[in-house]
Amino acid sequence: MTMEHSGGGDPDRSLALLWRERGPAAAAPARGRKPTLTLDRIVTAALALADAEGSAAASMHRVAKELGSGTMTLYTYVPAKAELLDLMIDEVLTERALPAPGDPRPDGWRAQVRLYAERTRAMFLRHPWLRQVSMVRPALGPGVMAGQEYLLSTVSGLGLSPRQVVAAASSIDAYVTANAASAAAGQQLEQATGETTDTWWDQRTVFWEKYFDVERHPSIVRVWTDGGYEVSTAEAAAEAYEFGLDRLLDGIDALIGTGRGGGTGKA
Amino acid sequence: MTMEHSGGGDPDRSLALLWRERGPAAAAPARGRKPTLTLDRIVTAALALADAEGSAAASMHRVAKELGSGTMTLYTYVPAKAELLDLMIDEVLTERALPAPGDPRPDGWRAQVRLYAERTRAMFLRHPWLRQVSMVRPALGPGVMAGQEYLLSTVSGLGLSPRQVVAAASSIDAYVTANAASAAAGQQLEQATGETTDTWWDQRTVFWEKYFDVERHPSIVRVWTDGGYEVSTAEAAAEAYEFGLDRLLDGIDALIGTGRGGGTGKA
DNA sequence: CCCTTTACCGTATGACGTACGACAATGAAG
DNA sequence: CTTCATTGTCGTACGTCATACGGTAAAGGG
Repeated sequence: MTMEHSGGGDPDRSLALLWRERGPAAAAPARGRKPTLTLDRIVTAALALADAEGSAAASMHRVAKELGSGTMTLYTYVPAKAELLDLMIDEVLTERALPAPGDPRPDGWRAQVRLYAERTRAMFLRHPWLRQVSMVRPALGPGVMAGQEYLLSTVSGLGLSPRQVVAAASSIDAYVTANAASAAAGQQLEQATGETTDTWWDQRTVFWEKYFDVERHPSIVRVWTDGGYEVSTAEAAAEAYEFGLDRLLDGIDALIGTGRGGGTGKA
Repeated sequence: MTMEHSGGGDPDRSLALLWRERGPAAAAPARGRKPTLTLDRIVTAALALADAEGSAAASMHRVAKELGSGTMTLYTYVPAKAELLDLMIDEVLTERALPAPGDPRPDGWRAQVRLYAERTRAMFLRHPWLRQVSMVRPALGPGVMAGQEYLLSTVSGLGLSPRQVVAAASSIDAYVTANAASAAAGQQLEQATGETTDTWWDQRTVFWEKYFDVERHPSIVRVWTDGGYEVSTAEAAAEAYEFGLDRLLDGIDALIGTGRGGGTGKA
């Protein structure tokens, strides 16, 4: 299960870290001992640990050990673990390298949305620990903003009302993120436990024999006998993801074609 | 962030707990000391703690204390914390009380899907700690099976291919669950931090003044000035959820009307 | 050289899950 | 009624975590 991390700290301090103190107030202090570490080195080390062994591995102890310094030294650079996590998240969000306003991008809004989806999915698969962190009230760093900017730009100018634009971006993001997180979880479990999801199912044949009640689950039986489960779990998940994304975008397309129906168009 | 819990233990033992040892092998032992607790009392106590204070509160220490027994006593009833969590999850899944095969249900598949969505959403809001637990490789208990059965039944018989039925159910579930989890997270954060998401944003006005780059984020600026953000965060989230669900179901409707297009129809 | 400023980090605290093993209760067997 | 295998209870111990506190080391200005 999940431990909380977000929302607590001083907003000014957090923002200064996320944006690496752009602006005038950045000058290094003239007196005092020189720092041996940098914020970037800490974030990089934490990312490496989390990527390799899951988010639990990115503990303050272990990150410090990796850098050859004492645990408490990290607290000179970062107010708490929560802020380090925010920095890690924003770092990988930025890594998606989504097209910025002037940059070339695919033709057509659907292709543009799919680029967002693919990059986001790849991000989750590269950094499976992402699925373990909460994204509500996200740290307002460069990566978050770049993602929002790009996604909003793909669904703007389609004839949707402003509030529909926000709703479309938000629901697409929810769908894409949920599926990416699920794929990442599957991959992470296969690596951690050393067994694929298919062999996991194989080990549970007892369930079908001993506990599954055919009478109470006619639809499951039906779909099973009709061949609905004939592909591997991973394939089925990918198929379901593509299917849902297509349907969601179809639905938006239909709404555009109609000339803006719906109840969210009143703003 | 999230700690792992699932997939490790002995499948036989876990299933026996989830289904409360239906079948012949259930008889109480003839010799030995009598148990003072029951599995149900433990699950209930853990649920009460998690509901009230979040999933972290449902520690073995605290659950045992609540029941007036020693921590290690719990391990007589449950092999590990992971299994207790599985039991908690399946319990609240069952609480949705979705219509079973013979039961009355709304007319029309869309209304039936919406019932699933509403019950699931209510479940997450009643038990916000759910968002912190992983649902991949779920414990195969009664609640999981009842949910799958109902959702599959709503999208069966619409003319979709078996694999499309699975894909539709899976993508609807992903969408609904993601949004329910997000709503639960918002509610949980408001309760835990004592500030609404709107006042959270208010405290971050510094961000817009000091860090937000208007040049790099024209779409965000546009949507903002066009009034796309004029509702409260909670309202916007609810609106986005409804919008996306409508579009997803519209997309499925369109596919049905067409007479089964798409690439997932080949099975 | 001193002294203020800054960075480093050892130790301690109170949480967590759970392995281990001593102990207590129970009822069948003698 | 006693014995004893069986089963349930739970105190202690270990290694983990984040981080508060306070002492110490380095660096530059005066």
